[in-house]
Amino acid sequence: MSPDRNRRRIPDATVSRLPVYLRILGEQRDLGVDSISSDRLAELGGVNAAKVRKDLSYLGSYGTRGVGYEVEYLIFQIQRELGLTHDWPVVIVGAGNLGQALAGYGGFGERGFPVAAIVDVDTTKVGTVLGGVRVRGVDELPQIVQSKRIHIGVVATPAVAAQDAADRLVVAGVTSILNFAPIVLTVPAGIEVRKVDLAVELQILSYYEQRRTGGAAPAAGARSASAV
Amino acid sequence: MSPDRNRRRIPDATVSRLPVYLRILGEQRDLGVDSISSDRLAELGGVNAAKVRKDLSYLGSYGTRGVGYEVEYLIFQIQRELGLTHDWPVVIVGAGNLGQALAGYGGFGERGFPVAAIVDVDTTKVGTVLGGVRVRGVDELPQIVQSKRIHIGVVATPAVAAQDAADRLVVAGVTSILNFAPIVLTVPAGIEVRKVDLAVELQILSYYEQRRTGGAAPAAGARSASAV
DNA sequence: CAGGCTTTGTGAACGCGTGCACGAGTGCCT
DNA sequence: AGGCACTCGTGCACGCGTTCACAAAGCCTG
Repeated sequence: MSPDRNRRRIPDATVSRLPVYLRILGEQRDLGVDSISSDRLAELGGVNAAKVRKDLSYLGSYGTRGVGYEVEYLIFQIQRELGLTHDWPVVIVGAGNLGQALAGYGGFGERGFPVAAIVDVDTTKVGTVLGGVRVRGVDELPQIVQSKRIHIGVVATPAVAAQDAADRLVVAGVTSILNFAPIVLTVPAGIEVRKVDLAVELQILSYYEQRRTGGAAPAAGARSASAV
Repeated sequence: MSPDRNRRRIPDATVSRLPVYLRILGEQRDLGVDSISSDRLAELGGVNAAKVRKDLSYLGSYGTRGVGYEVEYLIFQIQRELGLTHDWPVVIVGAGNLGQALAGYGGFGERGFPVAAIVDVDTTKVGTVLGGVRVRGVDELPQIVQSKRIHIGVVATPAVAAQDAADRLVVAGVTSILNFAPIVLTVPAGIEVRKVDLAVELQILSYYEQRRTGGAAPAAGARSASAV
């Protein structure tokens, strides 16, 4: 199923950093900066300068030796590579707490991912308006996806409903899914899934925290010395 | 003093998978399963069986050859390793859209991370109640963190306020931060930070989506064919 | 216009994580 | 009791990503 990797393949690790560079570049542009070095970009992005240069080199040689990178031009190149030269409307499945927050969160639209629709199985929620978008029934999903040419779906349902939501998205024609439900989704080959699990992040922090304190309970007291 | 509480160091990649195993094991226990093989666990977790065994081997030899792992016991061991044998109360900074959703999202408390408090700089929000927790002023942060022995803070503010929020958390005594704001936080050494950037996840999906379709626009028109 | 300064782009070494393959231990069945 | 089927634990090789180090390339100054 892997037709020859189109043109230059960009390593996954790099792909996940490009959005970070992009944001920083946008901020710098807004501050009036029109040229930036890999050193500075690395500093702002919290990474290594060599990594920045290598990452950017996958896009092509867009820097100028002795000077740095032209901010405006680099922004364009990263956007082009990430496919952000146009908007990607998304559909959110699940109008619960999280779905509402995502719909109301302006960050999506600002960054090129306008919330084109929200659907929910709960008919009592249908018709209500969240973040300027009316909630529609889950049955309308295929029609919504088709008519608005949506490629990306967001699963914001409870865990038990997530697989069903994903199945419906796939059937409707969505090919990329961002999953907030704490389960592993099963999807056909060719469908890209990314997962954001809030509790997992906290559990990872817990591990390092627990390691630091030697496993003593925080609330239960019993910590001997100072916490630092 | 034993600052070097090192014992076995567990690779970061493994640490980030342990919560996934933990969740699956919990589900299986609830289904009445009391023994599970690495193969089955791998299948449910969407990973390789060898990886499961290697991951679990960092905790110790808790499996039984020819049989598998005892679910209940393994749950206990993972919880112990992750420091989940007790609750970790968290404080959320920012009572905006995202902060509200996080407070209302039951998943935190269920998984051992009860929202002990929410604070906001906006005094008009102080006093309102979100998810059963009253919003308090950001000035009260040090007192809240101390009295409730909070180690973990969640930054759910807009980007411009995030660094300030993080600074306040650190001053108040928090040592781990989960950051939802789309910026790179600068914190003193020894403070653990994890970042969740929703837009970045979508941008990564955009990349793979764009590659798949060859860069064709979904809603808007066609791009010029001059790639490279 | 030459020489020095700066910064990119990249070859190469290194380290970590992954996946294979297999020995070792365990339980079951005959 | 002995053999067989099963599954864990892990040594090892491989590949990807990170980092270093330096040559190439552009700018600036005198």
